[in-house]
Amino acid sequence: MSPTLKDVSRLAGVSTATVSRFINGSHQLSEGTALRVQRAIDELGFRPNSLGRSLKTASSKSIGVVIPTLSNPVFAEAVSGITAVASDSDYSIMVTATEYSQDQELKVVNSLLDRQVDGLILTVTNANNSPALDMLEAESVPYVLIYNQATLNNRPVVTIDNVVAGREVAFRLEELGHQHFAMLSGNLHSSDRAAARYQGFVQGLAELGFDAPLIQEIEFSQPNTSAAIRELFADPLQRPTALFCSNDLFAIAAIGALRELGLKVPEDVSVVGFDGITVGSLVQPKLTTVVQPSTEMGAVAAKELINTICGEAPQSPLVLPHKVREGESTGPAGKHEPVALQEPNPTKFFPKETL
Amino acid sequence: MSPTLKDVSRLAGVSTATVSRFINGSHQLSEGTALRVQRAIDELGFRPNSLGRSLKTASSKSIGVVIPTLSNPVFAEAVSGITAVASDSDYSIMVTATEYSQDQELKVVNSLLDRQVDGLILTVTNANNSPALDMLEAESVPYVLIYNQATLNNRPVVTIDNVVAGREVAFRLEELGHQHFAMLSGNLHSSDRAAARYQGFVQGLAELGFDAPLIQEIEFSQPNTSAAIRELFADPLQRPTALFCSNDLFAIAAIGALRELGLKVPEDVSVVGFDGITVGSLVQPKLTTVVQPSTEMGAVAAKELINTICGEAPQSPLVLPHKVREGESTGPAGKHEPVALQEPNPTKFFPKETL
DNA sequence: TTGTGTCATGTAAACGATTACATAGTGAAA
DNA sequence: TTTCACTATGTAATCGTTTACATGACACAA
Repeated sequence: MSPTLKDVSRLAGVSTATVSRFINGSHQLSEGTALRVQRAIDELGFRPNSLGRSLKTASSKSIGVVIPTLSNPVFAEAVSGITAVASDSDYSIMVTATEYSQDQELKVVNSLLDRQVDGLILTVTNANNSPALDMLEAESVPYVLIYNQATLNNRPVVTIDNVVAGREVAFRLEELGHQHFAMLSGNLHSSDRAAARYQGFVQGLAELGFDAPLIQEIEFSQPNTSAAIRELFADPLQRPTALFCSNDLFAIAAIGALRELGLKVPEDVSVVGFDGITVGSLVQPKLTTVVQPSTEMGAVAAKELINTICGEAPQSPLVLPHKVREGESTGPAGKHEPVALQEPNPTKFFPKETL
Repeated sequence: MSPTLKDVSRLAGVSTATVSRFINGSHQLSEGTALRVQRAIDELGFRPNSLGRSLKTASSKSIGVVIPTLSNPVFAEAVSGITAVASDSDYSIMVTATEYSQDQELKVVNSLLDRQVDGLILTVTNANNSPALDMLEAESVPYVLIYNQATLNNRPVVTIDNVVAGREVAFRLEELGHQHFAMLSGNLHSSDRAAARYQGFVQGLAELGFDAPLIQEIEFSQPNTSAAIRELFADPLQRPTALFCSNDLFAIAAIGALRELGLKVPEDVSVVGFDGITVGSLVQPKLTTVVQPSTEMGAVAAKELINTICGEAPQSPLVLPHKVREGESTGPAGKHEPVALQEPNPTKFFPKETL
């Protein structure tokens, strides 16, 4: 067994209280005692048991993180931001992924509460209707949402404005001369973000005088991107020239699927992603996308949460700025002449450099 | 304050022992008592405090995970595998990233031990020389390595054979007719995996009668891929036609950098990655790569660790199978006629007319 | 001298659970 | 009836800390 406070106190010839004071940096210790305690600690290799401490102080110094998945780097990035801030304040984090399932949300939140986390940072399916959040409210456990669309009921959240971003995408694509739009989105009811982005896109298009775009929803977990793309681009007379994807992973997959159909990006179809994950700017063509400040979002949320845990009033909702990063996957609308699908393209174009 | 066992026992009119027995599913309870206890629990919304339990049982039911970074999806995947197995056995995980720093390794391991994790799963810089591992051995805390190259001193590890894999890449490229090889690798002393892959590559090439390849090492955290690639492909007479990258992220970036130099993949240069991350098969061209069973690796490691925690003897080292996934980033060696490199940044060069 | 304030330290009661041991009640075997 | 085995439950110690309160020593002022 590892040595305890008691062992140390015995060896140093003092009481446990004195050792505890030493560990916690009380300056009410005589030099001699401090020295003896330090020696005893070193000799035994004593390491304070944080369970005992947490039990007594009723603070575990740990925070739970609940995200849809670690497979999407956008969430991994946020976790990095959280970790950085948390470990500065000596908090540990417990990460769990829900794979976009509401049942899982409730389960993991329960499990984290059992574990006595001091607070949670989470991205839920739908911030306006979430049993998990209701439970947190009921038990008045501090929490902060990230990524979720800022909600009506004023829940603490650090996010961007997905609706505005979606709208901007519409305007940007229209500027490039596009007139036929489509959206490839994760299940709208599995993600309030996706829904908000779609809503903004529709709204923007409406303002510009266009009908709602074609939309295909795919599963987050097992997305059948090829099928969805084939569906969207099936009708040669109504073929979109601009495709907005609800996240970068989908966008990258979509570009591949379009290529398989013999459609070139951006010559035949412009593609816009969402998130701004790192690989997006590594792939060819470089992805045009709406960049979220993921690391910052995580960091800010962690600060917010820790403040709340410490009893300060939360500042949120906090809306961070996003920006559109121009890549090579978008370009001016072509003449939109129907191209037969599946046909190999003999001529090779290089993507136009954006200025 | 949330209700405790005592509150429940009081409300149910029984002793705390009885409530505890009920919670832990002892079958020595009369039906009537069980019912009353259940009602009391429901009425109070009682949630057992796992700190108290852990303190008493000396088992926190949590495991620490230490990986270089969450930014590389390969590690995120492993974490998913770990999570799945862990939560099945009711373990929570605490994830920390070291950003490839040995100092950080020691720090986070210390912090996790303070937190009384029952064991750890980690990927360290160098499994043969790791203060963090030494500390774990010294305190005889159960742990399992993943990704790390199986070590001489027989540490518990679940991994693939990086040397063999590197060798296979050499053979595969030679089969395609390549004769000039290069390697783009993360800092060899920051990653025993990278070192092993390089070693295998060199070994394979030697067996085939080739000299050691050109190599450029880059930082994991702030990799300057473009510069490294420019360096490797600078000499028109010695220009490689085959490039092996120590991970997929580097490979994807390398393909972009090559393109900026006016070199086409796979026509001018074949590129092979390592890891088998999902995006690798989404990008264009699809990446040829050595696929590690990351999720499985995490899962197996978690099982191993939990077994060890439960007192069973570990099975490791365990070497899982890898496989080479043929993509579109490799092809037969071209005629290898020197192509003038394109200046990546056109604004730096004055047009010929002005010279 | 006595009183008072400060300082360094000790004593012991928590925190919320688990569990060895004790006990009382029951029914059946002797 | 006594005894025994069992079952259902209670009592109380314990896990490793923290911390309110108590204590004793000392210095200094009155």
